[in-house]
Amino acid sequence: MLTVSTVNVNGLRAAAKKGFVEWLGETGADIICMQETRAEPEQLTAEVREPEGWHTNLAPSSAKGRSGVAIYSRAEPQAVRVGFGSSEFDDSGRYLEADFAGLTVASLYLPSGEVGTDRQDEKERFMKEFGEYLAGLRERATSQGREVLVCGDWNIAHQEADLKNWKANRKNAGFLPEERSWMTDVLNGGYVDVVRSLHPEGPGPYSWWSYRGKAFDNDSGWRIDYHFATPGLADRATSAVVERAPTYAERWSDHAPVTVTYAR
Amino acid sequence: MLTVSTVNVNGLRAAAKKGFVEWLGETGADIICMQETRAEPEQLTAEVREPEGWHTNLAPSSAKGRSGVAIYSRAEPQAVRVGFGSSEFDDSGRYLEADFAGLTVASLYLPSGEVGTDRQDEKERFMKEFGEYLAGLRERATSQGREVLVCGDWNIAHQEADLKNWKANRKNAGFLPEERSWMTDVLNGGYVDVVRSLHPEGPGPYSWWSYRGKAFDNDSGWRIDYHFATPGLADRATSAVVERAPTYAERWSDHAPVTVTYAR
DNA sequence: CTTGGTAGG
DNA sequence: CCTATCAAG
Repeated sequence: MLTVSTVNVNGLRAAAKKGFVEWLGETGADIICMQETRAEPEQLTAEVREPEGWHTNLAPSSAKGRSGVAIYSRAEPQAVRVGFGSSEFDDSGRYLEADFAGLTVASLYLPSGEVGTDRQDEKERFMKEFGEYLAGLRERATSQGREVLVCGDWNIAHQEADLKNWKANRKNAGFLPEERSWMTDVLNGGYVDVVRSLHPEGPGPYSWWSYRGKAFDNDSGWRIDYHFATPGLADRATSAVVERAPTYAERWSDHAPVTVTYAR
Repeated sequence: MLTVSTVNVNGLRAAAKKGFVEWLGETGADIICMQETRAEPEQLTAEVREPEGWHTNLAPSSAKGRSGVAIYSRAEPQAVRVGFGSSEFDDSGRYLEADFAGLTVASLYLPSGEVGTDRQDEKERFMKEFGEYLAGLRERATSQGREVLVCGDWNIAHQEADLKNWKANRKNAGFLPEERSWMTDVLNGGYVDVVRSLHPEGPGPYSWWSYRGKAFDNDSGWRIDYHFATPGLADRATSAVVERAPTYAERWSDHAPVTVTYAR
């Protein structure tokens, strides 16, 4: 059994003060993919930087306080790689890969974008480049008998069931037709949306609720945090849960951990 | 009887959330001079912007979130003037005057400075220009049978008794020889340091304690908030108190109100 | 250590 | 609404 969690922590330092440390102590996960750590390793306290029983690998952004991904694992990875071979994005704290026995796990933080801004252009450039990388990654892995699991915050809701208010969001970044069809292409290229595969019925489960307004209390969420796995691994998924906090006050991020257990 | 308080609120919005509103409701002051309001009037809630029973006059800085002075009074001022005729400083939220019957009250926020920086040069320019203004103000007022009271954060400790650790601060902004002698010149020009006059024995009473370290708990403070009054008014001062909060947690600013009662 | 602005989400 | 950086104090 292998349990993998992915969670956008929205600032690891802030999360640590609000309950992340307790969650880390109690989780049954073997591997945790984090996004938006928003910190240099040196800025973290020891209990977050080097928690007992964990191997930690962090890929901060070259822009201080922005983005940043990490992979924490109980077993030591055989290898770790930062970035996906992109001159534009490799130092932006958006992609980190770790190899374990027969399995490559990645932590992804796809740019969030906003229609009509430079950041949407950036998101599109990332999607194009990263989509090509994903295809190659799957091919190499498959030919080596290795499975691939790309976890993270993709900042795209794929289908209507993946966000509470899809009609109002058809022209908003995160649910644009071109973003959705890009994600369809990724899936058609040999990846499985593990949570949706185990829970074919929507709506949800959502993994992100805006801090604005009453989004959390109204469960006005989006499912933008995914496990995308090669089919051999996806077939071994036995359970998937979104660890939504019971109350607003108990949250330590605007995202909830998405946790999947895979049979060995 | 006329009671006048002066207090650097260190952000009126922050202070309002921490106890300023309660203090305003309980104070016996007739006039309050404030410094570092750090807000546009429109950014304030109604209970702070227009508290019942008060006439409020604010002089924000043209630089958002910086400086800003105000005068709140139970009686409506006969006239209010922003600035002291300085092209450099009049829109910087550092000086506001209000006329009452036979009395001009001013709220001053003198630049704070730091040795070896541009901001110390700015402080020195302000001191020079403002010192000349003060002399003229006193002359005009006296010739009209009017008293003057300049309250505020002068960002200078005058004498050794005016700060806890004067020896260590002889080369620091706020206790430099040139700043101290400038203040002596102001006093020799016809103003009285009212609190020191009522409390000739130091050390203290301090009116500011840094948020850094344990300054408040150790009473490692500075007396930099003053009532400078023309002699006729200073002679009528009957009591002076610094309203130091009982505990760190009860503070709503790093400064405490300096409150003086004047006989009629 | 604290405030408020600002960028980013 | 929340997390950061930054300038200022």
